[in-house]
Amino acid sequence: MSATASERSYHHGRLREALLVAGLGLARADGPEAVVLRAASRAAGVSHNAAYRHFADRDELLRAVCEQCMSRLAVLMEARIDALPADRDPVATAWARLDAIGRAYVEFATTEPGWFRTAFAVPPTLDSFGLGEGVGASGLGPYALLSARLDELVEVGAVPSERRPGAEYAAWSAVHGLSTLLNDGPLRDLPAIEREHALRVVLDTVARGL
Amino acid sequence: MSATASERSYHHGRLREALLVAGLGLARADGPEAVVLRAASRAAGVSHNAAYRHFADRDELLRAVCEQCMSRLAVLMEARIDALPADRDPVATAWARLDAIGRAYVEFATTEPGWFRTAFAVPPTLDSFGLGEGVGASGLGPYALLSARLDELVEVGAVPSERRPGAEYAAWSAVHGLSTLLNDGPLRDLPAIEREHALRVVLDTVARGL
DNA sequence: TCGTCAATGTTGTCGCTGTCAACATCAGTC
DNA sequence: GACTGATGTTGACAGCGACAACATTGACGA
Repeated sequence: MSATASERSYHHGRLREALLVAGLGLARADGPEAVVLRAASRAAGVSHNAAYRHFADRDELLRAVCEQCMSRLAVLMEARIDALPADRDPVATAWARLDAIGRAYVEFATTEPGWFRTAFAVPPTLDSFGLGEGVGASGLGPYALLSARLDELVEVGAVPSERRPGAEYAAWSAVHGLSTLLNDGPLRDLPAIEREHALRVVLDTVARGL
Repeated sequence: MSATASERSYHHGRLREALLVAGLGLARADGPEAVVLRAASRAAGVSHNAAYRHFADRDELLRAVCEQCMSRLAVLMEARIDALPADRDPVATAWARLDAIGRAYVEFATTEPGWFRTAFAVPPTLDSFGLGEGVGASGLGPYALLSARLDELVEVGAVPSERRPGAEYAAWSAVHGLSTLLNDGPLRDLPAIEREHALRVVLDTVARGL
Protein backbone atom coordinates (compact mmCIF):
# COMPACT_ATOMS: atom_id res chain seq x y z
CA MET A 1 0.00 0.00 0.00
CA SER A 2 2.95 2.30 0.64
CA ALA A 3 4.32 1.68 -2.84
CA THR A 4 3.59 4.47 -5.30
CA ALA A 5 3.42 3.84 -9.03
CA SER A 6 7.00 5.00 -9.49
CA GLU A 7 8.55 2.60 -7.01
CA ARG A 8 6.60 -0.46 -8.00
CA SER A 9 8.81 -3.15 -9.44
CA TYR A 10 6.81 -5.99 -10.88
CA HIS A 11 3.38 -5.94 -9.31
CA HIS A 12 1.31 -2.83 -9.63
CA GLY A 13 -0.61 -3.23 -6.41
CA ARG A 14 -3.69 -1.24 -7.37
CA LEU A 15 -4.05 -2.17 -10.97
CA ARG A 16 -7.80 -2.66 -10.90
CA GLU A 17 -8.43 0.86 -9.66
CA ALA A 18 -5.80 2.24 -12.03
CA LEU A 19 -7.50 0.60 -14.99
CA LEU A 20 -10.84 1.93 -13.87
CA VAL A 21 -9.49 5.45 -13.58
CA ALA A 22 -7.86 5.14 -16.98
CA GLY A 23 -11.10 3.82 -18.43
CA LEU A 24 -13.02 6.73 -16.96
CA GLY A 25 -10.57 9.13 -18.58
CA LEU A 26 -10.94 7.46 -21.96
CA ALA A 27 -14.72 7.41 -21.65
CA ARG A 28 -14.82 11.03 -20.63
CA ALA A 29 -12.85 12.15 -23.65
CA ASP A 30 -14.30 9.95 -26.38
CA GLY A 31 -17.17 7.87 -25.08
CA PRO A 32 -17.60 4.15 -24.50
CA GLU A 33 -15.95 2.98 -27.72
CA ALA A 34 -12.73 4.61 -26.52
CA VAL A 35 -12.60 2.34 -23.47
CA VAL A 36 -9.97 0.09 -24.96
CA LEU A 37 -8.10 -2.53 -22.96
CA ARG A 38 -4.71 -1.79 -24.40
CA ALA A 39 -5.09 1.96 -24.02
CA ALA A 40 -6.18 1.58 -20.40
CA SER A 41 -3.24 -0.74 -19.76
CA ARG A 42 -0.83 1.75 -21.28
CA ALA A 43 -2.30 4.56 -19.18
CA ALA A 44 -1.84 2.42 -16.08
CA GLY A 45 1.81 1.90 -17.02
CA VAL A 46 1.35 -1.79 -17.45
CA SER A 47 1.62 -4.18 -20.33
CA HIS A 48 -1.39 -5.26 -22.37
CA ASN A 49 -2.97 -8.42 -20.99
CA ALA A 50 -2.31 -7.46 -17.40
CA ALA A 51 -5.92 -6.29 -17.32
CA TYR A 52 -7.08 -9.86 -17.78
CA ARG A 53 -6.09 -10.59 -14.19
CA HIS A 54 -8.80 -8.18 -13.03
CA PHE A 55 -11.42 -8.18 -15.79
CA ALA A 56 -12.62 -11.19 -17.73
CA ASP A 57 -12.68 -9.20 -20.95
CA ARG A 58 -13.13 -5.73 -22.35
CA ASP A 59 -16.83 -5.84 -21.69
CA GLU A 60 -16.31 -6.34 -17.98
CA LEU A 61 -14.05 -3.29 -17.78
CA LEU A 62 -16.57 -1.28 -19.76
CA ARG A 63 -19.33 -2.42 -17.41
CA ALA A 64 -17.33 -1.25 -14.41
CA VAL A 65 -16.74 2.13 -16.04
CA CYS A 66 -20.46 2.35 -16.86
CA GLU A 67 -21.36 1.88 -13.22
CA GLN A 68 -19.02 4.68 -12.26
CA CYS A 69 -20.62 6.98 -14.82
CA MET A 70 -24.10 6.10 -13.61
CA SER A 71 -23.01 6.81 -10.08
CA ARG A 72 -21.71 10.23 -11.04
CA LEU A 73 -25.02 11.01 -12.71
CA ALA A 74 -26.85 10.10 -9.53
CA VAL A 75 -24.46 12.18 -7.44
CA LEU A 76 -25.07 15.26 -9.57
CA MET A 77 -28.83 14.78 -9.35
CA GLU A 78 -28.63 14.57 -5.56
CA ALA A 79 -26.36 17.60 -5.39
CA ARG A 80 -28.78 19.70 -7.42
CA ILE A 81 -31.63 18.73 -5.12
CA ASP A 82 -29.62 19.47 -1.99
CA ALA A 83 -28.62 22.89 -3.35
CA LEU A 84 -32.27 23.91 -3.53
CA PRO A 85 -33.69 26.33 -0.95
CA ALA A 86 -36.12 24.27 1.12
CA ASP A 87 -38.05 27.07 2.82
CA ARG A 88 -41.06 27.18 0.53
CA ASP A 89 -44.47 25.66 0.51
CA PRO A 90 -44.49 21.88 -0.06
CA VAL A 91 -46.10 21.97 -3.48
CA ALA A 92 -43.64 24.48 -4.90
CA THR A 93 -40.78 22.57 -3.31
CA ALA A 94 -41.90 19.31 -4.86
CA TRP A 95 -42.14 20.87 -8.32
CA ALA A 96 -38.78 22.58 -7.91
CA ARG A 97 -37.17 19.29 -6.99
CA LEU A 98 -38.57 17.49 -10.00
CA ASP A 99 -37.34 20.35 -12.14
CA ALA A 100 -33.92 20.18 -10.51
CA ILE A 101 -33.29 16.51 -11.15
CA GLY A 102 -34.51 16.88 -14.72
CA ARG A 103 -32.12 19.77 -15.26
CA ALA A 104 -29.33 17.82 -13.55
CA TYR A 105 -29.89 14.88 -15.90
CA VAL A 106 -29.58 17.06 -18.98
CA GLU A 107 -26.75 19.03 -17.42
CA PHE A 108 -24.76 15.85 -16.91
CA ALA A 109 -25.44 14.73 -20.47
CA THR A 110 -24.29 18.01 -22.00
CA THR A 111 -21.32 18.77 -19.74
CA GLU A 112 -20.03 15.19 -19.69
CA PRO A 113 -21.21 13.73 -23.00
CA GLY A 114 -18.63 10.94 -22.96
CA TRP A 115 -19.61 9.80 -19.50
CA PHE A 116 -23.31 10.07 -20.28
CA ARG A 117 -23.02 7.92 -23.37
CA THR A 118 -20.89 5.46 -21.45
CA ALA A 119 -23.43 5.23 -18.63
CA PHE A 120 -25.88 3.71 -21.11
CA ALA A 121 -23.38 1.88 -23.30
CA VAL A 122 -23.86 -1.41 -21.51
CA PRO A 123 -27.61 -1.48 -20.99
CA PRO A 124 -28.15 -1.23 -17.23
CA THR A 125 -30.98 -3.16 -15.69
CA LEU A 126 -33.72 -1.31 -13.87
CA ASP A 127 -32.26 -2.61 -10.64
CA SER A 128 -28.76 -1.34 -11.29
CA PHE A 129 -30.13 1.93 -12.60
CA GLY A 130 -32.23 2.37 -9.53
CA LEU A 131 -30.67 0.62 -6.60
CA GLY A 132 -27.67 -1.30 -7.81
CA GLU A 133 -23.98 -0.55 -7.45
CA GLY A 134 -23.89 2.49 -9.71
CA VAL A 135 -25.56 4.83 -7.30
CA GLY A 136 -25.14 8.12 -5.54
CA ALA A 137 -24.26 9.09 -2.01
CA SER A 138 -27.69 8.25 -0.64
CA GLY A 139 -27.56 4.76 -2.12
CA LEU A 140 -30.21 5.58 -4.70
CA GLY A 141 -29.81 5.46 -8.47
CA PRO A 142 -31.27 7.94 -10.95
CA TYR A 143 -34.46 5.94 -11.31
CA ALA A 144 -35.08 5.76 -7.59
CA LEU A 145 -34.36 9.47 -7.25
CA LEU A 146 -36.98 10.24 -9.88
CA SER A 147 -39.51 7.93 -8.24
CA ALA A 148 -39.03 9.70 -4.93
CA ARG A 149 -39.79 13.07 -6.57
CA LEU A 150 -42.94 11.73 -8.18
CA ASP A 151 -44.08 10.19 -4.89
CA GLU A 152 -43.55 13.52 -3.20
CA LEU A 153 -45.67 15.29 -5.83
CA VAL A 154 -48.54 12.91 -5.13
CA GLU A 155 -48.12 13.22 -1.36
CA VAL A 156 -48.39 17.00 -1.39
CA GLY A 157 -51.38 16.81 -3.70
CA ALA A 158 -49.70 18.39 -6.70
CA VAL A 159 -50.36 15.36 -8.90
CA PRO A 160 -53.52 13.24 -8.73
CA SER A 161 -52.70 9.75 -7.52
CA GLU A 162 -54.36 8.10 -10.50
CA ARG A 163 -51.65 9.68 -12.63
CA ARG A 164 -48.87 8.18 -10.55
CA PRO A 165 -48.59 4.70 -12.15
CA GLY A 166 -46.05 4.85 -14.95
CA ALA A 167 -45.31 8.53 -14.43
CA GLU A 168 -41.60 7.68 -14.39
CA TYR A 169 -41.84 6.63 -18.01
CA ALA A 170 -43.04 10.06 -19.09
CA ALA A 171 -40.64 12.16 -17.04
CA TRP A 172 -37.67 9.97 -17.64
CA SER A 173 -38.25 9.50 -21.37
CA ALA A 174 -38.51 13.23 -21.85
CA VAL A 175 -35.21 14.18 -20.21
CA HIS A 176 -33.41 11.13 -21.52
CA GLY A 177 -34.62 11.80 -25.03
CA LEU A 178 -33.64 15.44 -24.90
CA SER A 179 -30.25 14.46 -23.52
CA THR A 180 -29.48 12.04 -26.33
CA LEU A 181 -30.84 14.35 -29.02
CA LEU A 182 -28.65 17.18 -27.73
CA ASN A 183 -25.70 14.86 -27.32
CA ASP A 184 -25.58 12.55 -30.31
CA GLY A 185 -28.66 13.50 -32.26
CA PRO A 186 -29.90 16.17 -34.60
CA LEU A 187 -29.90 18.82 -31.85
CA ARG A 188 -26.18 18.59 -31.14
CA ASP A 189 -25.44 21.87 -32.92
CA LEU A 190 -28.14 23.84 -31.12
CA PRO A 191 -26.79 27.10 -29.63
CA ALA A 192 -26.81 27.43 -25.86
CA ILE A 193 -29.81 29.75 -25.67
CA GLU A 194 -31.91 27.44 -27.80
CA ARG A 195 -30.78 24.51 -25.68
CA GLU A 196 -32.07 26.22 -22.58
CA HIS A 197 -35.33 26.96 -24.36
CA ALA A 198 -35.70 23.33 -25.38
CA LEU A 199 -35.00 22.18 -21.84
CA ARG A 200 -37.61 24.54 -20.40
CA VAL A 201 -40.22 23.45 -22.93
CA VAL A 202 -39.56 19.78 -22.22
CA LEU A 203 -39.70 20.15 -18.44
CA ASP A 204 -42.78 22.40 -18.49
CA THR A 205 -44.66 20.17 -20.90
CA VAL A 206 -44.07 17.10 -18.77
CA ALA A 207 -44.98 18.95 -15.59
CA ARG A 208 -48.27 20.10 -17.09
CA GLY A 209 -49.01 16.63 -18.36
CA LEU A 210 -48.44 14.77 -15.12
CA MET B 1 -29.20 -5.36 -64.75
CA SER B 2 -29.33 -8.71 -66.51
CA ALA B 3 -26.09 -9.82 -64.89
CA THR B 4 -26.62 -11.73 -61.66
CA ALA B 5 -23.93 -12.06 -59.06
CA SER B 6 -23.04 -15.52 -60.31
CA GLU B 7 -22.30 -14.51 -63.91
CA ARG B 8 -20.21 -11.46 -63.17
CA SER B 9 -16.59 -11.97 -63.98
CA TYR B 10 -14.40 -9.21 -62.68
CA HIS B 11 -16.49 -6.10 -62.29
CA HIS B 12 -19.50 -6.30 -60.06
CA GLY B 13 -21.53 -3.66 -61.83
CA ARG B 14 -23.73 -2.65 -58.94
CA LEU B 15 -21.29 -2.87 -56.09
CA ARG B 16 -22.34 0.35 -54.41
CA GLU B 17 -25.93 -0.80 -54.04
CA ALA B 18 -24.81 -4.28 -53.05
CA LEU B 19 -22.63 -2.86 -50.28
CA LEU B 20 -25.50 -0.70 -49.08
CA VAL B 21 -27.85 -3.68 -48.99
CA ALA B 22 -25.23 -5.70 -47.14
CA GLY B 23 -24.68 -2.84 -44.71
CA LEU B 24 -28.41 -2.60 -44.07
CA GLY B 25 -28.48 -6.30 -43.29
CA LEU B 26 -25.59 -6.03 -40.88
CA ALA B 27 -27.13 -2.98 -39.20
CA ARG B 28 -30.49 -4.70 -38.92
CA ALA B 29 -29.03 -7.69 -37.15
CA ASP B 30 -26.48 -6.09 -34.85
CA GLY B 31 -26.63 -2.32 -35.04
CA PRO B 32 -24.24 0.28 -36.40
CA GLU B 33 -21.05 -1.23 -34.98
CA ALA B 34 -21.71 -4.31 -37.11
CA VAL B 35 -21.50 -2.26 -40.29
CA VAL B 36 -18.00 -3.42 -41.09
CA LEU B 37 -16.33 -2.82 -44.43
CA ARG B 38 -14.89 -6.29 -44.76
CA ALA B 39 -18.12 -8.02 -43.78
CA ALA B 40 -20.10 -5.96 -46.26
CA SER B 41 -17.54 -6.74 -48.96
CA ARG B 42 -17.78 -10.46 -48.21
CA ALA B 43 -21.56 -10.32 -48.36
CA ALA B 44 -21.34 -8.61 -51.73
CA GLY B 45 -19.07 -11.39 -52.95
CA VAL B 46 -16.17 -9.08 -53.43
CA SER B 47 -12.76 -8.74 -51.93
CA HIS B 48 -11.99 -6.37 -49.07
CA ASN B 49 -10.88 -2.96 -50.32
CA ALA B 50 -13.21 -3.02 -53.30
CA ALA B 51 -15.52 -0.87 -51.20
CA TYR B 52 -12.98 1.93 -51.29
CA ARG B 53 -13.90 2.57 -54.92
CA HIS B 54 -17.37 3.62 -53.79
CA PHE B 55 -16.94 4.90 -50.23
CA ALA B 56 -14.07 7.00 -48.94
CA ASP B 57 -13.97 5.06 -45.70
CA ARG B 58 -16.09 3.04 -43.32
CA ASP B 59 -17.74 6.17 -42.03
CA GLU B 60 -19.08 7.07 -45.44
CA LEU B 61 -20.67 3.64 -45.85
CA LEU B 62 -22.15 3.91 -42.37
CA ARG B 63 -23.51 7.34 -43.21
CA ALA B 64 -25.22 5.98 -46.30
CA VAL B 65 -26.74 3.15 -44.27
CA CYS B 66 -27.89 5.68 -41.67
CA GLU B 67 -29.75 7.66 -44.28
CA GLN B 68 -31.53 4.52 -45.42
CA CYS B 69 -32.56 3.76 -41.86
CA MET B 70 -33.83 7.28 -41.30
CA SER B 71 -35.78 7.03 -44.51
CA ARG B 72 -37.42 3.81 -43.41
CA LEU B 73 -38.41 5.44 -40.15
CA ALA B 74 -40.06 8.29 -42.04
CA VAL B 75 -41.80 5.84 -44.35
CA LEU B 76 -43.30 3.95 -41.42
CA MET B 77 -44.47 7.18 -39.81
CA GLU B 78 -46.19 8.22 -43.02
CA ALA B 79 -47.74 4.80 -43.46
CA ARG B 80 -49.24 4.88 -39.98
CA ILE B 81 -50.75 8.29 -40.64
CA ASP B 82 -52.17 7.21 -43.98
CA ALA B 83 -53.70 4.10 -42.43
CA LEU B 84 -55.78 6.28 -40.11
CA PRO B 85 -59.52 6.73 -40.77
CA ALA B 86 -59.92 10.39 -41.74
CA ASP B 87 -63.69 10.74 -41.34
CA ARG B 88 -63.72 12.35 -37.92
CA ASP B 89 -63.82 15.84 -36.62
CA PRO B 90 -60.63 17.85 -37.23
CA VAL B 91 -59.54 18.06 -33.60
CA ALA B 92 -59.81 14.33 -33.00
CA THR B 93 -58.07 13.66 -36.30
CA ALA B 94 -55.19 15.95 -35.40
CA TRP B 95 -54.70 14.25 -32.04
CA ALA B 96 -54.96 10.81 -33.59
CA ARG B 97 -52.30 11.70 -36.13
CA LEU B 98 -49.90 12.95 -33.48
CA ASP B 99 -50.52 9.76 -31.56
CA ALA B 100 -49.94 7.68 -34.69
CA ILE B 101 -46.55 9.11 -35.55
CA GLY B 102 -45.45 8.80 -31.94
CA ARG B 103 -46.48 5.17 -31.91
CA ALA B 104 -44.82 4.62 -35.27
CA TYR B 105 -41.56 6.07 -33.95
CA VAL B 106 -41.52 3.71 -30.98
CA GLU B 107 -42.78 0.84 -33.11
CA PHE B 108 -39.85 1.27 -35.46
CA ALA B 109 -37.41 1.43 -32.58
CA THR B 110 -38.68 -1.77 -30.97
CA THR B 111 -39.33 -3.85 -34.10
CA GLU B 112 -36.11 -2.77 -35.83
CA PRO B 113 -33.73 -1.97 -32.99
CA GLY B 114 -30.64 -2.35 -35.14
CA TRP B 115 -31.91 0.04 -37.75
CA PHE B 116 -33.12 2.51 -35.17
CA ARG B 117 -29.75 2.64 -33.44
CA THR B 118 -28.06 2.94 -36.80
CA ALA B 119 -30.29 5.84 -37.84
CA PHE B 120 -28.77 7.89 -35.02
CA ALA B 121 -25.29 6.37 -35.08
CA VAL B 122 -23.86 9.13 -37.25
CA PRO B 123 -25.48 12.21 -35.73
CA PRO B 124 -27.82 13.56 -38.38
CA THR B 125 -28.19 17.29 -38.73
CA LEU B 126 -31.60 18.84 -38.26
CA ASP B 127 -31.74 19.36 -42.02
CA SER B 128 -31.05 15.77 -42.92
CA PHE B 129 -33.39 14.59 -40.22
CA GLY B 130 -36.12 16.85 -41.52
CA LEU B 131 -35.68 17.44 -45.21
CA GLY B 132 -32.43 15.88 -46.34
CA GLU B 133 -31.85 12.70 -48.32
CA GLY B 134 -32.95 10.29 -45.62
CA VAL B 135 -36.63 10.93 -46.04
CA GLY B 136 -39.92 9.22 -46.69
CA ALA B 137 -42.15 9.00 -49.72
CA SER B 138 -43.54 12.51 -49.30
CA GLY B 139 -40.04 13.98 -49.19
CA LEU B 140 -40.33 14.83 -45.52
CA GLY B 141 -38.14 13.52 -42.73
CA PRO B 142 -39.29 12.50 -39.23
CA TYR B 143 -38.77 16.00 -37.88
CA ALA B 144 -40.80 17.65 -40.63
CA LEU B 145 -43.56 15.08 -40.19
CA LEU B 146 -43.75 15.90 -36.49
CA SER B 147 -43.78 19.63 -37.17
CA ALA B 148 -46.67 19.22 -39.58
CA ARG B 149 -48.70 17.39 -36.90
CA LEU B 150 -48.06 20.13 -34.36
CA ASP B 151 -48.96 22.83 -36.88
CA GLU B 152 -52.20 21.01 -37.55
CA LEU B 153 -53.02 20.86 -33.85
CA VAL B 154 -52.64 24.64 -33.62
CA GLU B 155 -54.65 25.22 -36.77
CA VAL B 156 -57.66 23.27 -35.53
CA GLY B 157 -57.44 25.00 -32.19
CA ALA B 158 -56.47 21.95 -30.15
CA VAL B 159 -53.26 23.55 -28.94
CA PRO B 160 -52.92 27.25 -28.05
CA SER B 161 -50.57 28.97 -30.44
CA GLU B 162 -48.38 30.33 -27.65
CA ARG B 163 -47.45 26.71 -26.89
CA ARG B 164 -46.32 26.04 -30.42
CA PRO B 165 -42.72 27.36 -30.27
CA GLY B 166 -40.44 24.50 -29.28
CA ALA B 167 -43.25 21.98 -29.02
CA GLU B 168 -41.22 19.63 -31.21
CA TYR B 169 -38.65 19.37 -28.45
CA ALA B 170 -41.17 18.02 -25.99
CA ALA B 171 -42.94 15.57 -28.27
CA TRP B 172 -39.83 14.36 -29.94
CA SER B 173 -37.76 14.02 -26.77
CA ALA B 174 -40.47 11.93 -25.17
CA VAL B 175 -40.81 9.35 -27.92
CA HIS B 176 -37.11 9.31 -28.67
CA GLY B 177 -36.26 8.86 -25.02
CA LEU B 178 -38.76 6.06 -24.57
CA SER B 179 -37.43 4.40 -27.72
CA THR B 180 -33.83 4.41 -26.55
CA LEU B 181 -34.73 3.36 -23.01
CA LEU B 182 -36.74 0.42 -24.36
CA ASN B 183 -34.06 -0.42 -26.88
CA ASP B 184 -30.69 -0.03 -25.19
CA GLY B 185 -31.59 1.23 -21.76
CA PRO B 186 -32.90 -0.02 -18.46
CA LEU B 187 -36.35 -0.74 -19.92
CA ARG B 188 -35.14 -3.26 -22.49
CA ASP B 189 -36.46 -6.21 -20.47
CA LEU B 190 -39.93 -4.76 -19.96
CA PRO B 191 -42.68 -7.22 -20.92
CA ALA B 192 -44.87 -6.33 -23.86
CA ILE B 193 -47.89 -5.29 -21.80
CA GLU B 194 -45.83 -2.96 -19.68
CA ARG B 195 -44.25 -1.54 -22.81
CA GLU B 196 -47.64 -0.65 -24.15
CA HIS B 197 -48.52 0.92 -20.82
CA ALA B 198 -45.35 3.00 -20.87
CA LEU B 199 -46.03 4.13 -24.41
CA ARG B 200 -49.57 5.20 -23.55
CA VAL B 201 -48.42 7.11 -20.49
CA VAL B 202 -45.72 8.90 -22.45
CA LEU B 203 -48.00 9.87 -25.32
CA ASP B 204 -50.87 10.95 -23.06
CA THR B 205 -48.63 12.97 -20.79
CA VAL B 206 -47.15 14.89 -23.69
CA ALA B 207 -50.55 15.45 -25.27
CA ARG B 208 -51.90 16.89 -22.03
CA GLY B 209 -48.86 19.06 -21.62
CA LEU B 210 -48.89 20.61 -25.07
C1' DT C 1 -8.95 -2.85 -85.87
C1' DC C 2 -6.21 -1.55 -82.33
C1' DG C 3 -4.26 1.13 -78.59
C1' DT C 4 -5.12 4.08 -74.77
C1' DC C 5 -7.09 5.19 -70.49
C1' DA C 6 -10.09 5.79 -66.67
C1' DA C 7 -13.00 3.08 -63.75
C1' DT C 8 -13.20 -0.75 -60.99
C1' DG C 9 -11.67 -4.95 -58.44
C1' DT C 10 -7.50 -7.68 -56.19
C1' DT C 11 -3.39 -8.71 -53.54
C1' DG C 12 -0.23 -7.44 -50.14
C1' DT C 13 0.96 -4.96 -46.21
C1' DC C 14 0.79 -2.18 -41.87
C1' DG C 15 -0.76 -0.94 -37.27
C1' DC C 16 -4.43 -1.36 -34.20
C1' DT C 17 -7.50 -4.22 -31.40
C1' DG C 18 -9.20 -8.38 -28.28
C1' DT C 19 -7.91 -12.72 -26.72
C1' DC C 20 -5.42 -17.07 -25.70
C1' DA C 21 -1.20 -19.57 -24.11
C1' DA C 22 3.15 -19.86 -22.00
C1' DC C 23 6.35 -17.87 -19.02
C1' DA C 24 8.24 -14.71 -15.13
C1' DT C 25 8.01 -12.62 -10.66
C1' DC C 26 6.48 -11.90 -6.19
C1' DA C 27 4.18 -12.51 -1.48
C1' DG C 28 2.93 -15.50 1.78
C1' DT C 29 2.79 -19.94 4.17
C1' DC C 30 4.05 -24.75 5.81
C1' DG D 1 13.81 -22.53 2.58
C1' DA D 2 10.81 -24.58 -0.92
C1' DC D 3 6.07 -24.50 -2.58
C1' DT D 4 2.11 -22.13 -4.40
C1' DG D 5 -1.31 -18.99 -5.91
C1' DA D 6 -1.77 -14.30 -7.44
C1' DT D 7 -0.22 -11.06 -10.54
C1' DG D 8 2.35 -9.11 -14.55
C1' DT D 9 4.94 -10.06 -19.24
C1' DT D 10 6.00 -11.85 -23.77
C1' DG D 11 4.49 -13.84 -27.87
C1' DA D 12 1.17 -15.17 -31.00
C1' DC D 13 -3.17 -15.10 -33.89
C1' DA D 14 -7.30 -13.41 -36.28
C1' DG D 15 -10.23 -9.50 -37.56
C1' DC D 16 -10.47 -4.79 -38.54
C1' DG D 17 -9.54 -0.05 -41.30
C1' DA D 18 -6.54 1.92 -44.36
C1' DC D 19 -2.83 2.61 -47.88
C1' DA D 20 -0.12 1.24 -52.08
C1' DA D 21 0.72 -1.38 -56.06
C1' DC D 22 -1.13 -4.22 -59.49
C1' DA D 23 -4.84 -6.52 -62.67
C1' DT D 24 -8.92 -6.40 -65.48
C1' DT D 25 -12.32 -4.40 -68.17
C1' DG D 26 -15.09 -1.56 -71.14
C1' DA D 27 -15.42 2.64 -73.81
C1' DC D 28 -13.63 5.71 -77.03
C1' DG D 29 -10.80 7.67 -80.67
C1' DA D 30 -7.17 7.00 -84.41
